[in-house]
Amino acid sequence: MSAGTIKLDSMLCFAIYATGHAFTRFYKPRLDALGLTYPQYLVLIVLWERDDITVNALGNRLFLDSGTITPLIKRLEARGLVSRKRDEDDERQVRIRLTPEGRALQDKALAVPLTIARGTGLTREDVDRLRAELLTLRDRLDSQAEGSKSG
Amino acid sequence: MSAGTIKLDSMLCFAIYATGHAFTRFYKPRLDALGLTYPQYLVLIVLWERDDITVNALGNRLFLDSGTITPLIKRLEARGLVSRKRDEDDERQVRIRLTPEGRALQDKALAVPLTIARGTGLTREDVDRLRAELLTLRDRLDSQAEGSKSG
DNA sequence: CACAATTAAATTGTGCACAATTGAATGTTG
DNA sequence: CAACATTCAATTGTGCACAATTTAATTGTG
Repeated sequence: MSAGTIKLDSMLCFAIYATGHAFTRFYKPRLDALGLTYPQYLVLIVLWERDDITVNALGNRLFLDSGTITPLIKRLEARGLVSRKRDEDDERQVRIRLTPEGRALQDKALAVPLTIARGTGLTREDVDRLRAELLTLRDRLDSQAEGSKSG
Repeated sequence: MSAGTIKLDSMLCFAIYATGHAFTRFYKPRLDALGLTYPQYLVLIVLWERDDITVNALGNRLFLDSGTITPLIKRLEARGLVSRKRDEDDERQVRIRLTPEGRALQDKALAVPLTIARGTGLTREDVDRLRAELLTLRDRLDSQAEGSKSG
């Protein structure tokens, strides 16, 4: 096994790391056409599913913190795709809402997942199985990371 | 299927993206003990496998370009783990070599993959199968990205 | 050999990603 | 209700990741 050396080619984490980058590169020309980065695209998908949510809710859905979300949202705001407003009942929170332009962009985005799905060369079943395995792994890693902050 | 809306929970790319981040977070306390980031750890693994290689060779192995590799290597150099030297036969190339300190760090790093493997909760067989599927996917995405630069 | 094309690394600029801190608003407890 | 604790978003600082450009060295061609 890994007695003596650490082998890059046997590491699952590197396969995930490299495939993630390959996905981002594959998305790039499609998202460039919408003027979006991949993380910006993810944020809009969340808002298309449920509009008017807080920075925190957005972060929980995407596993990102305010240090990542806040500047990203400001860029989407500068593009006129979303608006930010303090919650009137709890002024610590900032609610993010789609503008008409942000909502309209959904139509142009609908073609993207079809292109991506074709690009993977996988069947719907393979995608679903692979995705389920990865999410199980993600949850297991995250739950253990919580517990061993000082280990 | 995805007629009407794009569903985050059905997206394979997001599962990969989020699992990659979970992996990085899970690695963090282990790599902090070695004073390394995850990409720095990957670079050292490549050098432990084969010392004295060019920036280009390192980038090809890790699917990264000089814009990422160069500053990363300079940080490893500042820590005294690697050295950089122009190739005498081809002065365009820079060869990266481990210092004795860089080589010595391998011993301390050997425990890391064991901890990670345990953390995934997967069998060796599951890891191998999952890894193989992801690498196939990565290659398919990368080969198509090449061909559709202008599409 | 001169000169255009190519290659390699470094540089510049933008955008994540996250730890740590800050500051304001809200909750909690005595 | 006053002091303390918690929560939320924003900010600061470091380190990738990559497109585009720059600089220098090498290769290819006439």
